Amino acid sequence: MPSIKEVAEVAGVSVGTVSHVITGSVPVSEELRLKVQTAIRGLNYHPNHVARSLKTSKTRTLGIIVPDMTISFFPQVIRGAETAARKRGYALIAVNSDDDGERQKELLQKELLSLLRSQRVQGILLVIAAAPTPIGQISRILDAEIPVVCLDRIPDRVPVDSVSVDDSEAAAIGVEHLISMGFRRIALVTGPLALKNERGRLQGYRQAMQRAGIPVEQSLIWQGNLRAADVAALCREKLAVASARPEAVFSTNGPTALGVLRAFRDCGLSTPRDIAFATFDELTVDDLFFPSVTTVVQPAYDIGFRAADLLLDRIERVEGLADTITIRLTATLKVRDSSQRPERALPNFL
Amino acid sequence: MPSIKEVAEVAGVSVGTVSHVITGSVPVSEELRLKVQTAIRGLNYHPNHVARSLKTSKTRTLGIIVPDMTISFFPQVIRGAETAARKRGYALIAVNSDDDGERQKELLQKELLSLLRSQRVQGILLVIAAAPTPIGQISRILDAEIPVVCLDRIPDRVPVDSVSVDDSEAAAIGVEHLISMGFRRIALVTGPLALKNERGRLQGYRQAMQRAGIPVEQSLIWQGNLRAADVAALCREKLAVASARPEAVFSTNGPTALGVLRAFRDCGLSTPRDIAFATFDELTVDDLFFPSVTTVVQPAYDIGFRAADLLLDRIERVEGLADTITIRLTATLKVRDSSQRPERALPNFL
DNA sequence: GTGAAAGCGCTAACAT
DNA sequence: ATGTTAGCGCTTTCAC
Repeated sequence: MPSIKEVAEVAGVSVGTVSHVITGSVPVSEELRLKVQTAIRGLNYHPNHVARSLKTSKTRTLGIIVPDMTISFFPQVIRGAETAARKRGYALIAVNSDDDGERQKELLQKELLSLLRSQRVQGILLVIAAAPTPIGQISRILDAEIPVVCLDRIPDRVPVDSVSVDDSEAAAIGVEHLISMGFRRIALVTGPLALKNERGRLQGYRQAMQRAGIPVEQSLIWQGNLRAADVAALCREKLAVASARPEAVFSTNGPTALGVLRAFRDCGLSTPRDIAFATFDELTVDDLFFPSVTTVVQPAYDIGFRAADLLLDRIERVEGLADTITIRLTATLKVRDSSQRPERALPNFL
Repeated sequence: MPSIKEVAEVAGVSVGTVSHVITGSVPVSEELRLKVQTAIRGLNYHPNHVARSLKTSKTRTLGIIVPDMTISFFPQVIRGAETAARKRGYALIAVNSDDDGERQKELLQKELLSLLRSQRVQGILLVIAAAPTPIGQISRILDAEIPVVCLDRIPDRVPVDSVSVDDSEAAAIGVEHLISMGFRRIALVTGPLALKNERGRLQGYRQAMQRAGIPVEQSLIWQGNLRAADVAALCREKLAVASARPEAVFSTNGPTALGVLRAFRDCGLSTPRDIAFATFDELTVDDLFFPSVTTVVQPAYDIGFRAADLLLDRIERVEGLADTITIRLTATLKVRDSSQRPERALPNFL
């Protein structure tokens, strides 16, 4: 690959001049600029970004760490971030933090951070792993003085920029929809309430119920975890007594939703004929359900876009930014079949 | 961020020695190595990959260009490629070639190539865009003497390494399944036969039918395109006459499948009660169908993994490789509801 | 086994 | 407006 030197030779100018026309930082006469541009095209010259980065100590590259980009939410986030980054002349390196079978999760996290550090990314978009010490991870990066924006999962007591959906509002949207469909005995199935997100969603449920004047029954709040099998077992138990059965169920995340649906099936319950259902978070391709499931969808692309934009503001030291910026976006309701009134249940396929 | 020089100072050795312990290319005494390692940890030093790349002109970075990573097939491919790359110490930059609304497709392609060239990626995994001149793109890269492996979509008359599914076999698997379910009048809905892949799948259909001794009726081969709406219109027309209606339909790609399913609905046909259905390629999250759709699934992760591995073989000049390597992987059948016998159609939901 | 030094390709400060 | 040059952080030859 040709270097700037060769371009200079071919154009009959100095390397400085070539650099000047490339960066545009210093004016160059029409005549020489033309010569240089011709030489560039003739040689099929592409500026060596590596050398430039070394010189300027600016790689114009961002990193994004997601648990698993085969989970449909994340590619959208990445795409949003990539678009925002490219708009401002930055590239994006995406890496998966979930174990691919070999490494310890903790170890892998460190490796990835180290990788991105070595690559000299100028900022990191981070979806913290559901690992033991997320706080440790983050403060380690913050220590390195490389800007970080957290998305989706927000660490509990670390002051860090973040972009995510408004959990409380999102859950409320879902529950309010169920209420508007005429259901009153609505059960909530949550993941571990140790997670901030989950607590937020629980709060949204409470608010929606209270706003509708429906008393919140503690017996209808079922705390599960993120493993579908466990949740299914929990729900089977709760659903066993027909008389105590809720009219509708709202679940606060994808894996939990799968557990609930499995329990419905195991109990011989059909949706929405026997029980209505809605959930926070889109389900994955691998689980094609019918009736289609009413879902509170996160604005994944926007989350990525806004996060990258904020990160770049930090990197480029945009003036007048608050110390810690927290962006909360609004989720959208996708009404599908599972939350319909029983009498409106589709009688046929497709 | 500390540099190798600071490490050397702290450790009381020369930068050369530090470099030697880092790369391991030159033996260093136990004593000094320990000192160096201590200094590295103490300073939280991370080797500057940018500088190393400049010196060695090896970035240990691969690029992958996919049309749109929010299409579920591609994240899996990328993940496979990332895993293979990381196993051999390489990083991966993924970029989307589909227009995000602003740029011309052709232009964007060039930009991306230019971007990756500037980043000095050592090899490119390429899913060619369904653009006018894929051949132009590729030969331009090949000219630059940077190794390329094509995946998924293989250009027609360019000698280039490639990894993809065996289209003919994949289609045959799907059609044979329908035959094994007892259907004989099986229609085929294809995308544009200008595409090599589509022609391969047509061939697979023919073979499967012939092997089963079923005469291929030209009137049951419906050539559509990649837009669901068009395909739906085509199929509505074909399905209008009940007497001429096939017992089953196989479609050769995702968008086409959506068109077919839409036509079924429009014609009041239920699957599998009125007509059986199977397709090549998994459908996306956004289209939650019931009955669930029998699908011939591509080994997406493996395609990515194998492609990256092959690319790295090229980059590292592994001996004894053929001039052009063509890897064809086998697809898998996922039998779901849409291809069942009518009498076995599920009578209830979920 | 260890260190000194050249140089990868570029930018930017400086000299002209 | 143009050219010259130091130096970004590292690897690697080559002395020692």
